[in-house]
Amino acid sequence: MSDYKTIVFFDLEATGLDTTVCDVIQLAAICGDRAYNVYILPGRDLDESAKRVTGFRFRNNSLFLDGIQVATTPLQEALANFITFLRSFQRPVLLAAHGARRFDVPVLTRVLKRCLLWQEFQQVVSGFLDTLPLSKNLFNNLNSYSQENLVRHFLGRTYNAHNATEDARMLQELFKAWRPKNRNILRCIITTRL
DNA sequence: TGCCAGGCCCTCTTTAGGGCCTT
Repeated sequence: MSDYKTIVFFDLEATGLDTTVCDVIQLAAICGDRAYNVYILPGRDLDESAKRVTGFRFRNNSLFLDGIQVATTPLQEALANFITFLRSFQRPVLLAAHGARRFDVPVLTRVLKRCLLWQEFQQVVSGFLDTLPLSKNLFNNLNSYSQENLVRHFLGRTYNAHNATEDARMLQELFKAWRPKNRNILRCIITTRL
């Protein structure tokens, strides 16, 4: 089992795939039994593909998930609370997400800087871990490295993919099952000194 | 349904193209 310090698994749902313009609509994280989850009102409508994949809808200035309205938190407050959650681990944590380099890191970095919270965030996060290249480094013979397929392959189950809470929880389960060594983890870390 | 973006990786490559992966 990895003895890497504290790893918090997280996931974002957003209005689309363009990391330069999309808005975050859900931010979830988990470390052991401690979890964080928040819904955020977007400033733009979701792309059709994002609607189909996530089940979120933006109507009448409200956010709905699978047809049910969810309570939202202003972005600034959601991010500040996320930092407070991360700070509660007492030491800088490693933030892990699947495909972090391509999607989660650029989006999270952009909104944190826009809210003038990037420096505060850097004090509680030592770096990001991208579990996509980690999975490819650990297992070189799989047909697909999507998180949904990895969960099916290693955990033998299907789940509610593209809900940030479930994605973060399943990523933590995958990591436990993989038991990666520190040298494997270190190869897939992204610095926060951006 | 697929496109939408784009970095990464692979190969029938490198004077390039296509698929994966994230929402």
